[in-house]
Amino acid sequence: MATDPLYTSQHLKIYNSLTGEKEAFKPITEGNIGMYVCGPTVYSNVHLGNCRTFISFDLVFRYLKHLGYKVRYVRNITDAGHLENDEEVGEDKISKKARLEQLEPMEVVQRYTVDFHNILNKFNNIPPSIEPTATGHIVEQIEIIKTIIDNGFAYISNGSVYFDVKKFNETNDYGKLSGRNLEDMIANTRELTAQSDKKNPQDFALWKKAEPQHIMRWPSPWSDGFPGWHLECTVMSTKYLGETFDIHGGGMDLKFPHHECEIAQGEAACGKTPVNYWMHANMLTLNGKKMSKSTGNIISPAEIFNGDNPILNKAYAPTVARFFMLQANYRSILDFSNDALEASEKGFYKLMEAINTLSQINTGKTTNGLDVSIWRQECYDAMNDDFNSPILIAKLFEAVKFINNLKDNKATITTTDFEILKNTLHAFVFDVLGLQDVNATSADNTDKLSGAVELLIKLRAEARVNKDFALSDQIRDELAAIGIQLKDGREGTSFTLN
RNA sequence: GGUGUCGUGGCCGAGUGGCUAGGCAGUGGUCUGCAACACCAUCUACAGCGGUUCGAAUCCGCUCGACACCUCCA
Repeated sequence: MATDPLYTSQHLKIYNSLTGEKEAFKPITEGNIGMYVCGPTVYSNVHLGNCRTFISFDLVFRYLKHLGYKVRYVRNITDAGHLENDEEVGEDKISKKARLEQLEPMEVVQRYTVDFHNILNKFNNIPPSIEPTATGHIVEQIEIIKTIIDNGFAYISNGSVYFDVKKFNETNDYGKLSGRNLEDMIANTRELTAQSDKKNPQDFALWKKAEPQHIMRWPSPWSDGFPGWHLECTVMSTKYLGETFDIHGGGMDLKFPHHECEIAQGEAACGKTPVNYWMHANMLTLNGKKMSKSTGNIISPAEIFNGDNPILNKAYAPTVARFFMLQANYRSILDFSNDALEASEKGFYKLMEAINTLSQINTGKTTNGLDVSIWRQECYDAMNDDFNSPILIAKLFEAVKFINNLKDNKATITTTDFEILKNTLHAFVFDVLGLQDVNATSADNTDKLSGAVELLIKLRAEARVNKDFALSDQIRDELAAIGIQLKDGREGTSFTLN
């Protein structure tokens, strides 16, 4: 991707969840960016809400790369340590699924990791640079626990190791990301009914001793057991990005306690804050409520692609769903509905149609109708303002209108401006937004199909000349019935596939 | 109960003090054998009440409502 110094990073602003403000982005090492995003726990199929988060950060990844940065994007796979709850009886999500389906835990992991990759691939997400797993980093997790114990911020209790939040808060600030105050949290704690190995309910596990029936277990200095959920992200981000790195992303629902604990672990282990810019993607809702596996308020990507859900009245291409999500800011809650998706679909095809129309545009001596240089700058301004894709898309539709006017000879454009327009449009639509032209099907079949349809168009044209409208309408209607729409224009008839 | 976010036109969704967001739908028009498609033009708005200001959707206060986190979740 071409980088133009006029548009680079010096103008990029990122909303930092830690400070609550949009800040000018400055990477630790000029030209390079380390970005970590919390990935999924692979114990079931991803739902559309999960996908939104990863599409949001795919947009970030793509735009940073477009600006010319070398980005190392790390996104983990949680394949152990994520408990059903934080009580003593909590069961590992993977283990539970394995038990219920009578599978090896790693069969569960494999099945849903593959599903996760397939779905994100359909959404045209670019794979991360590194995709590490929790089980692949047990050794490193044990090492960092030792360090945290040595630094005095963790204690051993009955074979498990817990992070001492109260102790940590004496020298550091536990709650600075989520805006919480430890005293308030302690004051609001309900009386624990079950006996606990923890000193305080706010303490969280770094290492858990495995119950006898627990099948996922590793030896450690403290017990045969498994690492705490929060720890894997600290370990893997530190290992691959350093003790302090540029961007940490994840879903809004991970802000507390997960990300708060990551900060505490990082500071306790390394003595420095782990992340400069915290980014949180907001939730996708269904019927006004957060999509969530536990409540069953979900729609799956597969249902979007095949239309097999009562709330949908048809199937939608993955790229249409992606476009729908990008029409909202990543920090806003987005409510899913068939109507909203359908509206986006129409807009999406209008955008694609205009891009295809570019090949029919004639250039001239002047440009009239749109100041292309200013327009391009506005596209960058939108993305530089904390990845504001809705504004960018609004700008793209300005270009759509301009292109349609050019086609109708109501506007003019010079060759130079045309190149800028075309290149900018392609860069933002395909490289940055990651959209795909679904009508651009495989070349071979397209040729054969268009040959056949062109023949029918020719026969229909002859029928129309002979005023045999019964035949011409029959050709038109029966093609429409199988999803081929004829379009009568001034210069003849063309067709599109639906 | 604690903490936080939000409430924009028929729908989705930007926008943080004065200047057209955008998409979809609607309406009018162009095109057409009739249509469809497409294109052009265009209407409807800032939850309520009060305050600050020359001026507020935008700042402040109150009221009502919604959501999120506090317990697993992207």
